[in-house]
Amino acid sequence: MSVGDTEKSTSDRGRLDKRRAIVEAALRVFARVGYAQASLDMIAAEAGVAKPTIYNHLGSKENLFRHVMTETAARANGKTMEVLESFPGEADGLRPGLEDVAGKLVACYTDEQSQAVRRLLYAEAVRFPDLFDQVRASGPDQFIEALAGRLARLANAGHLRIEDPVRAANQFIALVYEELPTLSTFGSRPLDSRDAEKVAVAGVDTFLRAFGSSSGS
Amino acid sequence: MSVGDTEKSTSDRGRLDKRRAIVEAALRVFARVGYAQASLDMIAAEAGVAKPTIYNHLGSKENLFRHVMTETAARANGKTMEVLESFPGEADGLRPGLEDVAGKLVACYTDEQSQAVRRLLYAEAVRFPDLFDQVRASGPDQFIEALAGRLARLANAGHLRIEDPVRAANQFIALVYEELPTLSTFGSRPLDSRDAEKVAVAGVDTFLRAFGSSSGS
DNA sequence: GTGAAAATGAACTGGGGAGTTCAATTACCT
DNA sequence: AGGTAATTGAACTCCCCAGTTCATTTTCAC
Repeated sequence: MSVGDTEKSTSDRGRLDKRRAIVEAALRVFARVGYAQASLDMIAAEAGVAKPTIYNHLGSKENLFRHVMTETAARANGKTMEVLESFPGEADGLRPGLEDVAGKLVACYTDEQSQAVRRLLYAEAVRFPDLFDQVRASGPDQFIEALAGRLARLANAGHLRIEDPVRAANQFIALVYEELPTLSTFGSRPLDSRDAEKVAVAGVDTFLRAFGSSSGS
Repeated sequence: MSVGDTEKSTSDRGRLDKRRAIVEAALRVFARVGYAQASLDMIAAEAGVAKPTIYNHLGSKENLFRHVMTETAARANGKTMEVLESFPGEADGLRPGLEDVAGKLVACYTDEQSQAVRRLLYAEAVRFPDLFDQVRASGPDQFIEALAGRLARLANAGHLRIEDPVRAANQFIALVYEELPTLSTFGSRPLDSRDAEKVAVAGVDTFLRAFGSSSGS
């Protein structure tokens, strides 16, 4: 009725990309309060959208959650895979190359949206076990395979001493991520980026102590 | 009214250890369906107890959850700390000693109750951040310190080459647990114990490749 | 046995959220 | 400008659950 009451009363009505706004807002709300505590009214308010619009676009709360998780995970996974393009292929600058990759991987891992998705997936693994599997198969599993391939290439060229590339890949990420989850209370607490960097460098150091040939140290 | 209707209608009424039954049942129910989905009626039924009895003993759902988490975590943590008593102190049999410890740690980590608590803590880290901190401070943090002490002793005696014992301890458990969380879908799926054993042995192998002195390999 | 303490079940309250409906409004297309 | 489809807000229904109450029954101590 009145003029200056609300901030967006009669402005952005049309269809536009309400859908994207809904999905983004839903991720923020889910990340903030969790799946069960999130109400569709919250999400609607956060998206600047009416509640029925959500149902028009995405049907149900469960469906909305699935869309949010798979979409965001796919985006985060794409960024992680891109990191491998700068993976060192030669012994020349192997250590700094690995440190660079490790740093970028930590950055991907600690990305706000990435952490939010991971935390939500773990939190709701009981309610949505299939979703957990789906995201992992299209994300981490593929990434480990790709990383194992890169490591195997280095090993074949004599720059690393590796028998089982998949295991080495798993150990690489285990060392690089190390205690990141606990450091950040599993993503619910901000993380000092310098701490993360130190952890990554130390992880690469240990990895090279274990798998490096003479030229790499 | 009738005689054979229910199975425990007029049997175990007295006080006994209803409280323990409640806590144990609550852990099972929470682990099965999560905090939000768990209703006090479910827990009461699982414990073979009336709903008001739960309130008599533990007050509220939140309070019950906190008790269940801290008690179970303390028990699991105690078992984990016990493992360190068999930690090798001499270079003699260092590798098998570490493999033994690693195997026992994996067993503790993959213990059903331990996994359930961890999963619930992660899942509810948003709702109960203080609980997360409390359990971690009284558990993993202490354990890492103790493990670092053991490693430092071995390093001092010249059996390992370690500069930063706390970091080495973190990396040891990172290597030993490796991808256990994802292997078991974060505890919501049973885990093949032979797989776990292989991961532990491989972790020790990599650890010794990185930190072992000549005598230990 | 007897009486106090604890447990029971069943019913009730209050709150909150998912999902739906609908008439009125608004934006986009031609 | 006119028509169609999407959006909106608000109210509404239905269901579930936390927490409480109370009269009744059971257990244990003495």
